[in-house]
Amino acid sequence: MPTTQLESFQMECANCPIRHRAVCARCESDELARLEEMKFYRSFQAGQTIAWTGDRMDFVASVVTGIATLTQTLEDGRTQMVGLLLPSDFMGRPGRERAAYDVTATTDVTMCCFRRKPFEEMMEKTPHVSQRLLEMTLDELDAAREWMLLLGRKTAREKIASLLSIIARRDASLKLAKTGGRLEFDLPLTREAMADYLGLTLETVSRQMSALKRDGVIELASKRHISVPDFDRLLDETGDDTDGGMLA
Amino acid sequence: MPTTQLESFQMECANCPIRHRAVCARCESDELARLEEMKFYRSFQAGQTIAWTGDRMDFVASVVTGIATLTQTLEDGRTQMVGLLLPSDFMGRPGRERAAYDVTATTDVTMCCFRRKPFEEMMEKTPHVSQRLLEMTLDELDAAREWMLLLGRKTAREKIASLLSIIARRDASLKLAKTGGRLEFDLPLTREAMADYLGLTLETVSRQMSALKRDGVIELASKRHISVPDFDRLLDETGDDTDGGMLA
DNA sequence: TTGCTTTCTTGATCCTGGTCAAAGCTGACC
DNA sequence: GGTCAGCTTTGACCAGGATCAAGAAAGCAA
Repeated sequence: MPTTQLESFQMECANCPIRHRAVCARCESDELARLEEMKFYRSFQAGQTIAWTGDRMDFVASVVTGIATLTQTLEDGRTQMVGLLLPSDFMGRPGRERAAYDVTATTDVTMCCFRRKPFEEMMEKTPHVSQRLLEMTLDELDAAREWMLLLGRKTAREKIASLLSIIARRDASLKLAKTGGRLEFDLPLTREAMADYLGLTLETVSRQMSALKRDGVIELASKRHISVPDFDRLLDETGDDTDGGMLA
Repeated sequence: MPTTQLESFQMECANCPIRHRAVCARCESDELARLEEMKFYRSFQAGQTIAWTGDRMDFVASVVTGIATLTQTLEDGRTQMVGLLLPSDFMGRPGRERAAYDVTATTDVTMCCFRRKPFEEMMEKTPHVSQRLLEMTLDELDAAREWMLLLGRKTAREKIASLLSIIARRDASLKLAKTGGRLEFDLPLTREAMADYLGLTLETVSRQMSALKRDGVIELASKRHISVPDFDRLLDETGDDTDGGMLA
């Protein structure tokens, strides 16, 4: 009964992109069943390392709940975050045996996993999965390139504003679509993690957060709860082209 | 006659990844023939803009000769290079109508092009092409993330050393595989383009080039011709983990 | 040759963000 | 309650790279 499978799949793994973006819409139900059999869940606690650079990776996965980060490290220990995995994001690389980055859970994380080998075999047989993964990877590449612009050319204040607007947008995309108007959300990152993401020190992050608060761009109910009185005002601080919506 | 087609294809488009990495090895010859019919060439002069952000893109392409760059721009004109297209690199995004970046030829460039729509249709039918594109995109994503580490955490001197070693490696990969020993190559970028890539100003690039020369890490026959007496010495200056070769 | 343009180098000065240091908060555990 | 650890803020000072400004070098046309 494909219907039953679909329902349980949806319930258990509502955010899994493999389900709703790659499989259900376009593939036949026996492929869905195959995926369903392969799937298993893993949980990680906040702070726990999911994989170290160079570790053998026997599975690919998609984040169901929680937030994980990808980081790279220089010889002397300087670190740079290179990716943020939010619910529905995909992790792992078909065709690659070892992790290319350190993967760390910054909150408690649940992932929907598939063993790599059978997943790769399934990709061979069901072209829509690799087409969907291509789309997702291209999106990630775009995001990485936008981040390069941020790292290379933005000021500390612009970097903070950009990060806040990105988190706000992703966090609130379900709650309200409109820009403008008040917006509230929790910061899922420590000041240090923000610094690693932005290529700054945690002191600079803290100072710029205080500055944005002093200037009335944001309000801080607690250290991790942000309230944005005017979202457009925040966007003005990012340095981005504001009329860039037409590029899509 | 598939053989004849293959030969002409190789001759005219030796560096095209669509040919030797995605098609020939795994697909049937009628698909090769279909690709062959679709293909056409375009040339651009040094300095010419291939596409502006937001332009309609009716083709995808792969670089045959020359070098092109992808750049992004902030509201006030600050620019950051986000990609370097060398021979065999792929340009364009199946499924996307408009360019996401400014694409500029920095030297004279020849590209092997395919009209987007038929190319997309072919992707639907020949899964190996999208699988190969997925692999290539994942490689690009890795490169972008390595670049994020550079932009976020490296010093000016380390950035220059990294760029030189990357260009040297790609340029010389055919000539000599070994590290260590003397290495010569031409810089295909102006100081300004280097600065845009590294998130620096051109003055800083110039100063650091002079410093590396003064310290004997590189020699400058002319402003664009680099000679590296000891490649390992240059690698030491990049700040990267030197024993990172096992990650594959 | 001369003049003109583009690219590159070098110097002087400034300022953003890093570094070092101290102290304030907050929550957990006893 | 007290204590401790982790996270955050703030201050003082410093330095790496940006900015502003001249000029040098190289390429090119007349």
